[in-house]
Amino acid sequence: MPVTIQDVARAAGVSVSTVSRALAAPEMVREATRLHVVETANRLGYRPNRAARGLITGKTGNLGVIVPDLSNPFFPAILKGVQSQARGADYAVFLADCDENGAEEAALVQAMAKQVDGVILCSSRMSPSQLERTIGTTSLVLINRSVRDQPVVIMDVAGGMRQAVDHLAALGHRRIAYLQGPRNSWSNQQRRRGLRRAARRGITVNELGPFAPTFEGGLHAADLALAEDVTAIVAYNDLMALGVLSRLADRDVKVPADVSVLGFDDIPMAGMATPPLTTVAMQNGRAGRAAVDLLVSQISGADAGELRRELECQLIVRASTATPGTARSDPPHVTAPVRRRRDEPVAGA
Amino acid sequence: MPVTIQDVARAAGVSVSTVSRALAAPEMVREATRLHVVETANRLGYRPNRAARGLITGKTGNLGVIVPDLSNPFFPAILKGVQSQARGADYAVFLADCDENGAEEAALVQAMAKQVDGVILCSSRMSPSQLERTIGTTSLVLINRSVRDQPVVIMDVAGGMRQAVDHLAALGHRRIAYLQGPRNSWSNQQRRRGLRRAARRGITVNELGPFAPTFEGGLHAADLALAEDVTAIVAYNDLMALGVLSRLADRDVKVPADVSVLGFDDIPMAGMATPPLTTVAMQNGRAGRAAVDLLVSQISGADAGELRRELECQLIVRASTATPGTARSDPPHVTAPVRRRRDEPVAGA
DNA sequence: GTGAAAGCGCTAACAT
DNA sequence: ATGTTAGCGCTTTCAC
Repeated sequence: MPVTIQDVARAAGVSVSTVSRALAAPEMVREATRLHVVETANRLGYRPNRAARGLITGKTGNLGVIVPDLSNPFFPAILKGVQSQARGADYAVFLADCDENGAEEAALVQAMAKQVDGVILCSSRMSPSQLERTIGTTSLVLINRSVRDQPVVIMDVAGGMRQAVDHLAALGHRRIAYLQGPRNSWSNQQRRRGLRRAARRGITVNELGPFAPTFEGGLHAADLALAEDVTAIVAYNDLMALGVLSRLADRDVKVPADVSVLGFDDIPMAGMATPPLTTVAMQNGRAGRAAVDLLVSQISGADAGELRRELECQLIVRASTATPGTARSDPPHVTAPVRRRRDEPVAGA
Repeated sequence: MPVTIQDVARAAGVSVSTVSRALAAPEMVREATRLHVVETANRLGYRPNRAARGLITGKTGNLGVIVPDLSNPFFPAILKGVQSQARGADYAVFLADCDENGAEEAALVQAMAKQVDGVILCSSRMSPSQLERTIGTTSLVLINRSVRDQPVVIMDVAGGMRQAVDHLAALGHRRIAYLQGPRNSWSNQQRRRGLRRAARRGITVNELGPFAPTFEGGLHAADLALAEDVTAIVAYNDLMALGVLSRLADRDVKVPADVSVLGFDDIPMAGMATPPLTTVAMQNGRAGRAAVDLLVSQISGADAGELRRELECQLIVRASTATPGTARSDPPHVTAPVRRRRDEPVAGA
């Protein structure tokens, strides 16, 4: 039923090799022949079978992407970038969701390996040893995780945190709480250290958690943060930050008048939250595209090629954030309403 | 470099066919042989090349999914369902994003066709004729769109709208605005008609739009809705509804005291918006899984099999919705503050 | 410049 | 129950 190269050859009155060449190596056939073949192919609606081609060339023309969880709004943006860049490079993409499971992720790479030329791992959940074992199975590019001499696309978390601290410092904040995500997560370590190092003279960072990196985690974390003597809260990610905002609203704490809240990741819709959130935004779409670039160059370009692409983070201070507070002229020292709800002694402060 | 079936055969001291059988047809080889072969295969880390297998069997073991736009939070939930169900059935999945472009979508199906056993089209953007032409290329299952005798997974929009109207009627609402999405969208027609038909005696529906099915579209639509004499707004989707809520908040219109807002789709995070949104939720995860079921049965099961799976919608009335208003005892007739901002005559009311 | 033939990794007759 | 052979659709020597 499907049109094969044989069909085209027969219809065009040439051999299969000529058809193959006409389509793949234009300069190896006479122009007239090429035209005739191409015309015939189009007329019959011929589409080469890439699987068969891959069998002999060793290249499938496919890419694989594995994400920890599609319901995490963080990943679709990366996928979108991967998609568009892959299409541009004439690659099709396999997608898999490993359900936050490192072992499953490793298994998926194995399962994909034969059908793809390389795999992009987003925020890999593999343990270092699993990852080590997986490297070598196929070409690999990591997003949001750095390892050995493997090609990686990472975000300049340190830079982002520096921007965040500068921003908060300019608003007069001196004590910041960091709400941790999953303790052993590579991203959490990155962000935690980034923030700690960005803290300047006169600014202290209080690390709380770990918490679940979810809206609910934020709800929970907010109460603990309120118990601390801070005027700013930096959450592991935007999802948590939204939870924090929600809880703060319930407890009648004004944002940013009483407390500034910062998120990380810039998930879609974060800007729709009220009151608005300040976010250290990662460029997920660009990350996806960059990963495809690295992968493609690794696949084709011998052994050279870039190994590490670092994307800068952007501090997004949403419009109305500035409005309600009088932050600039009147730095938020309004810790009273925050602590008011806790009747514990001021110990530790 | 990769381990082939030849390698296993050699290592196990049997022929390739025996290896093939030992792995695929356990009952066709002696148990001892089978064990030996399987053990050898595992030891060498052999993984069959599915592309090569597909070349001869005609089955690839792959599924394709095409979505209009990955950045639309509506689709990842479907993808997640597809993923998990596909994995269970031992299928790998190709993903493509057609950027809301029907022609591109059709082209993607063609491009995938040879590498997959079937394709799932989510909210297809193809024109009827494009769709007609695409059918037959490969096995197809549609989600959120109904056509000919093609297998489809659809939502019981009519039922959902009935629930919505019942809900609003119980709260005392009599005049409802429907904010349309893209005019020619199949979903928009569905929802519009569903709502119109659900409207009972004494309840009128005011159709506005079309609007962009986005947060921004909602911002815009809200102002137009406020100019109408309605107490409830049903938006084409949750994204628009969030935009409406945001605009209403800016204009100091209280929800749901002054106006009730309903969305459709139940995108993740919709519940995090303040004030809370009432949503007619579609079961996207289940839809994805159902689509895989239909596709698999269509691929394997000759020509029989279910053709149409209809999933019920759920009305999600979020907890705090009830709190602020005194809706039950005091139906919202507070149209004054809504209209107050427009100084046009009451004409048309 | 073009055709004939070999073979990629695998399965499915067909032998034994 | 197992081995041998042909061939899936394609690219790529190798002849001509």
